[in-house]
Amino acid sequence: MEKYLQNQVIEAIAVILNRVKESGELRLDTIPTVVVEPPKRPEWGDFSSSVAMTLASHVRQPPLKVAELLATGLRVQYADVFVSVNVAPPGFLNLTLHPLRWVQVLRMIQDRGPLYGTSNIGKRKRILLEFVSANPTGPLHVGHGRGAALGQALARLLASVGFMVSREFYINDAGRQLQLLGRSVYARYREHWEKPTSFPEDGYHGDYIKIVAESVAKTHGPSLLDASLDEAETLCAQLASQMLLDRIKEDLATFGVEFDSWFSEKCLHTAGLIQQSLDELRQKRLLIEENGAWWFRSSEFGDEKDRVAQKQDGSYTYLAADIAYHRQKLERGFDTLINIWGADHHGYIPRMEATVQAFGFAKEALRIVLVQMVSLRRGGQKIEMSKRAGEFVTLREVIDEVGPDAAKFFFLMRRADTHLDFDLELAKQQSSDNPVYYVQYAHARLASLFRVAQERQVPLPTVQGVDQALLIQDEELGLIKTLAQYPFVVESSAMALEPHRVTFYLQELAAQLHAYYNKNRVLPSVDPERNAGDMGANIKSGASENTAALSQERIYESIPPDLTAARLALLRQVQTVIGNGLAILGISAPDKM
RNA sequence: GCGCCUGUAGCUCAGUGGAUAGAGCACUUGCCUCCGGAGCAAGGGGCCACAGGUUCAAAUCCUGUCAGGCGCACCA
Repeated sequence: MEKYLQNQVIEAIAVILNRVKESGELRLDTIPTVVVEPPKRPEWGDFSSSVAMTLASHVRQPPLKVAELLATGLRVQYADVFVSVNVAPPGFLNLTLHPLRWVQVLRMIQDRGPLYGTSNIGKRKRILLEFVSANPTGPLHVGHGRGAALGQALARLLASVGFMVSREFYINDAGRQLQLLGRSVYARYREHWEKPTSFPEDGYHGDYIKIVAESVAKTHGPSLLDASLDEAETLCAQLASQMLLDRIKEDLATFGVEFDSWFSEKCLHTAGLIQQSLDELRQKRLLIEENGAWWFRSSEFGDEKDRVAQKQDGSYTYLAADIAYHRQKLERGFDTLINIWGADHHGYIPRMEATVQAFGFAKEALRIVLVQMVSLRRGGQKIEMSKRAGEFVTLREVIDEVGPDAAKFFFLMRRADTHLDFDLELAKQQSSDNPVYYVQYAHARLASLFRVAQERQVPLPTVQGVDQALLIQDEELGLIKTLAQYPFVVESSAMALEPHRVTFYLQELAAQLHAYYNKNRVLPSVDPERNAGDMGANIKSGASENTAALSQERIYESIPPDLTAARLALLRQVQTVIGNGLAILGISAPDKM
């Protein structure tokens, strides 16, 4: 595969570094990793490197001198690559490529299409990405939505840089919460049959519990009233959790979030995996008895204190199940486990890191992404939610109101570890205020351009088939440079587990596209007289003040066929990249809106 | 009390140790006889919470202080 321009530049610098090392001009033990990036200001060149400054102290020479040494080498050996190699204080190496080099980028996008931006830096290592994992005790709320959007984007990101990603939903279908669900539903069930009942103090209060209870009443009639309390509640818990899980699956499907596996906590118990895991820890003396309870010695691995895994009464804590679950995940052969958790679970991290290490894996085998809370707003007004009273805005309601695309985009607009203000009013708006439409519109606008081109029988050329000189004028070059950055955005975004970088990139690219498109006509005018292109050629309305005749009526730019061809070829690649980026976020790239 | 996250423009937020800190919204002023105006151009707005330190170089790393959020169970 052809190398990215940026990497070609890095290699060139490395070659020169190697040469000055061999020649003894710089006393280097090893060649350092060369960092090259586009500078903040375009006038500084296409790429900048700070390598001379990081090197300066090692070789005991002033940075400017080191930079100058490298610059000289680059000028001589890579005269065909760079138009200019400059040194700027305090020691920056500023490089400008020969403009024609940039055409490579367009060719690569054209060749790779939807694969542009993918790579194999993940080396097919296996990742288990666990996210959402909501208790089947109620519908998904907005917070789960953020986790879901983040998870699916992360899965695509990691897959696109060459990891083998498996997406898993851990179902908490055992334990106290489920018991509470059963009791809550059974209480409502009794109310349905007008039997005396007291609603559990810490039970689930949401209206959906009544709906579930009604449904149980319908399918089972009054038969549960005769059963023992324990039996009835267990059955209610089972029926309710199944119904609620189905509902969760439905909501996720509507949201466009898929999983490869659904892992049931219950099966950890029934398969004896918890017992097994604890036995193994006991053997390693990492599980010890004290005051009748069994303690996991997580403090051995940096947790602030040890934690109970098996209670005095012999029952397991939630931690025990999680220990077994994580051991089981590691034993399935994954190289890395990634968990997406709500930020309120952060205190739990040291425990799980200890677990991973207790079973002989590196601490780094587990990466946890914390997701901060979402506050919903409606036109600036905060929507209060109370879990206690069962009043919270569900993910379903949000999707129904703003649509899955806008919801995903908004969830992915912010870094995961900052609070998110989600304005429903804004997300719903179909205007430039709404960043989702802004990006999607860029894609649709280009699709429309190509539709019209086809209607008018303007041929759609390949990058190779157009006059390259027309592709590399300032404005075009600006777009191309942004397109060239895309693979690096994907890569850094994936490695940092931060999909929001892609979101920002897309807004930037869309803005650049809109600006370009607004300024530059692509297709020739339909009116042949307008396109005659005599003296009025290339003069636009704004520049016509000095000519009385021209100020009266707008003069249209005439577009020669080769310019149309070049611009079409360029814009096709822009459309591809916008499409690829949206695909990673799991957002549709419409041809019409 | 201890721990984690966050303090950047009026608001919501970007900003992989690098050069003169950015975007959107809001506000002001302009731009459609043509490829989608769901668009574009221009303008004002900053002690990067504060104080020290590390470094050739700090919004970014370290320490402390202050402010906000969230956790600190033999709950899940």
